[in-house]
Amino acid sequence: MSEPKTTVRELIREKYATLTASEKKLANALLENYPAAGIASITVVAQNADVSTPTVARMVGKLGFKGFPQFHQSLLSELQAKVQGPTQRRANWATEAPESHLLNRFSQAITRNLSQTLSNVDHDKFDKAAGCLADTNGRLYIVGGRITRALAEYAFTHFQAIRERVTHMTSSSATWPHYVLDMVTGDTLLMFDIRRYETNLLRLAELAKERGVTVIVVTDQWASPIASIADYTFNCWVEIPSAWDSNVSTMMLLETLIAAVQEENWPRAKDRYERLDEIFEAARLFRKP
Amino acid sequence: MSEPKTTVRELIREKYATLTASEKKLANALLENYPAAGIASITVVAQNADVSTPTVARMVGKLGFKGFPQFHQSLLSELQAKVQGPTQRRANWATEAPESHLLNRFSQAITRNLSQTLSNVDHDKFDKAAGCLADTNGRLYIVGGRITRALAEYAFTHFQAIRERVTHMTSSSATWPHYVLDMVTGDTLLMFDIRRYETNLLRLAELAKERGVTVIVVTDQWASPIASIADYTFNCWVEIPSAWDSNVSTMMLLETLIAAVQEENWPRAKDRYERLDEIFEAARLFRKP
DNA sequence: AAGTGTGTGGAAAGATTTTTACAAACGACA
DNA sequence: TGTCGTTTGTAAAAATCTTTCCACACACTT
Repeated sequence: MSEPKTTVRELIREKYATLTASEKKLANALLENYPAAGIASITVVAQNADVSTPTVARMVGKLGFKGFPQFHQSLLSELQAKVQGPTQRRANWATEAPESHLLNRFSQAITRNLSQTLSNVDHDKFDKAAGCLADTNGRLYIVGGRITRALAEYAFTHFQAIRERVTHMTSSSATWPHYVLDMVTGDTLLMFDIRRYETNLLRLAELAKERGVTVIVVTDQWASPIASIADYTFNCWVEIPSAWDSNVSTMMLLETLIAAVQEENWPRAKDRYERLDEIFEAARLFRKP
Repeated sequence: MSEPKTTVRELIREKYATLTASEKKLANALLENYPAAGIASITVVAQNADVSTPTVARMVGKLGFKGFPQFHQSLLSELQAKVQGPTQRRANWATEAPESHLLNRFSQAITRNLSQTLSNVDHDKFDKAAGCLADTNGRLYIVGGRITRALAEYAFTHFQAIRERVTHMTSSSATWPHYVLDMVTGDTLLMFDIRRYETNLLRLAELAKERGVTVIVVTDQWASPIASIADYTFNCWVEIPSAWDSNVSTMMLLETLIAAVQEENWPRAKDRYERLDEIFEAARLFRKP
């Protein structure tokens, strides 16, 4: 161990695997609201986590404490140390790692990116774009670039779960003409294009536009050339202290779009989800030895 | 809260004049080491101030508390409030959209997830895991589940750009045995397993472990069963107001891991990046009209 | 389908903390 | 110097919190 004194949090994480079901429930409640959830009497702690008093006592024992009071005391001194030490800064946000640790540098950059991205989303356009993505009268085509292919795939997996008529255009541009051939007015094309922008994608957007397809592009803060011809553009802040770009904010925007679409036609989406689950379940049982 | 705003400290100052001699002694001891001196059982507090227990009880009563426990509680909440002070700084985060708009509900949930995830990363384990991922003496295998396949792919794309000997195990488990066959001690297996956990992945982890492979698993806050046999586990908070789980925090953790690996062997990674760029550039020119 | 083992919570026993009761100590004033 | 009011601490009672014990429930095995 690098540090002589481990925090209760670390202790919980360390022993987490050895905990039983309701002990895990308690552990989660504790971590979720740390350390507040732990600094009360054992009865209250138990009640808040919705487990029994003995469960708390047992887990505390497993964690290596002599009894609940000792655990309680430990939590208290942690809390106090936090207040007194200069560690007060961002204690809750960041890890206990040193300020200069990569984790902290990253969390800072990513917070910034998310914040910038969010405050640059026009919620009116967002709603309209979600409407297009939800419209099953037309087909929904999804495509990404070299790096963003993973995002496109993620989008495809989810959209496929909540609506019909979704197509993932593989990143091999050789196959694109086949898809373009069938595009008609009323269809929607969701594109991901982060720098370095790909010429292929621009061509594809042009072709789609010629056929009356609604083009939605998710790009970075500098905007892909596609933005100038797209119907809806979303800019995501992607800079991080690294040689490449972050896609956390892109992911967030994508997930929010998916959620919006899901909400738009809920009963249908729900029905699909349930049937999908059934099928997966069936496949699983099928395989069981 | 019966005491709406005032801190215990202010309360003591306010009533100081009305206190008796030994009560003043206690008050001084309290202020001298605030709030630590107050956060203990009444007996301990009394001993530290060198007064009797009833004196403490009486003073606490004069201060307006119903009993010592209430006083105790009050000090505790003060302490806690101090620790989680700057958590409310989400104000400048959201868009101008109405509070109830999906965008805001989402940004809230995601902030929470990121914060929880970060504060639960053990930076020591993080560094060690990054070390394994960077070690090119062994092969690096990457695999994901149904939903997390996209993340695995994203990981693959990036790791491939910064180091040699990376394999993406396709999500079709039929092909896995071929990969397992070649696994040896010193190899690393990076797995993504978010609920619903997949039995296949657990089996794969077991097989890999038997062959001495280091297993790193990125899972959710409830921990995949793989966590109990994995060498390194990272928990990502994934709950959002939706029928499915968010992978924004997972993405963040992944990107941070990638960055750590990149930093670990920079000159080599840089070289690979440059050569990769050259090749992509060449391919682009090739196609240019 | 019965048996074994583990996990869980109810409730009583045990320990600790808090409150109360009371008497000794101190100082003020006649 | 004696009496009174106030303050203070000791010790017992009361309240509360913690631990232990045990029976039940559930899962997994034979």
